[in-house]
Amino acid sequence: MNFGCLSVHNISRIKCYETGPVPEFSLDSFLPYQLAALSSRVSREFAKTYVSKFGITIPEWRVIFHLHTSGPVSVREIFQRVDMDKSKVSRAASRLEESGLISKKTNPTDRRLVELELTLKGYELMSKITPLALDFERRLMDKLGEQGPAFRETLAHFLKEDG
Amino acid sequence: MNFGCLSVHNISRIKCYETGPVPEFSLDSFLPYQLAALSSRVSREFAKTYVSKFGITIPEWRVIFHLHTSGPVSVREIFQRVDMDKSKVSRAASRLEESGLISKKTNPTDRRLVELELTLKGYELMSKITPLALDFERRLMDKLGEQGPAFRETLAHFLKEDG
DNA sequence: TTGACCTCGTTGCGTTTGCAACGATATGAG
DNA sequence: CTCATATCGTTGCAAACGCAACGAGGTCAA
Repeated sequence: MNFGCLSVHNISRIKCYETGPVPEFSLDSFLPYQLAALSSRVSREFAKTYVSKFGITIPEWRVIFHLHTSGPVSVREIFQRVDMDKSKVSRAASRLEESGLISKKTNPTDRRLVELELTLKGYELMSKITPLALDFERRLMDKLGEQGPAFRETLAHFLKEDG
Repeated sequence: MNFGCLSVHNISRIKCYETGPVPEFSLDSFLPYQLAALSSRVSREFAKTYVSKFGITIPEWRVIFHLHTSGPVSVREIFQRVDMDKSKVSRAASRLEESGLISKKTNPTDRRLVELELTLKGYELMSKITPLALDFERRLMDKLGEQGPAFRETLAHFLKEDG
């Protein structure tokens, strides 16, 4: 189809230029690239608008969001699902505990596990942030337009498959 | 529709538990969350499988990929498109220059600009990585299934809109 | 019960990151 | 021209990060 500069056969810069500018096969069609750009943009935008004003970081937001939707869980459960390094989750949890937003206690049946749980203060914070988060998401969906639901569906399906 | 734990009306943990487990409104349906998880997973997977073995980092890969598809550009053009901090691009470029994969020269018409350009060595590296990248992407698309093209389309459209 | 082996969460450490500040260059008004 | 203002890329610095190693706890076979 469309080769141009990213063609497998492209060897030297001269050859690339000889084929002229590439109209459609640009950066924007390499999937990992697209995902990274969109994700970073969305996360940063969301953090800028809402999260910072509550004095929490992005990793901290992810942890309490997880706790809010799933109930009390272990550190492991979070970093596996969210794809954060476990030390990142651990440190975020420590900061959240210091702030009094979550509690940490050893799971009695398996004493290796640390059970994280939102405190009342944590829930109160979430009840302030949640409307903002939902509003942000809604505006994001609006931007996606009519393909939005399908897009989200594909995303969810993929994440479920991939484990 | 489906409220449960993420409901705007959710105030306390007790209330949350009273509604019971939430079957569908889980983490996996909050869009920024989904995007972050997928993007991080894809980037890391790609880096693990292919990039590391060529001795370059993810930011470096993004820079040379951009140069390969767009031709010589300034630092600014890269970090605006790819959503990396400009210092990140700057440092990646310095490392790439040290490795002899790109060249840096001052733009003569605007001496503030630094024009980055792949060297022959850089092009040779890209000609090795590109097939692997395309293969990785193809397998990713396969996983997405028949919604793949639509998904990619939505992504591209959104990125273009958002500037 | 012991010992080998596994998993969980934390921590130490070197590297990378993001932010702000900077020097150098460009632009435009007066 | 001069001065104020803006933009570009680099760099200093504190914070955050990822990785590996660790201690503590669990599992299971011998």
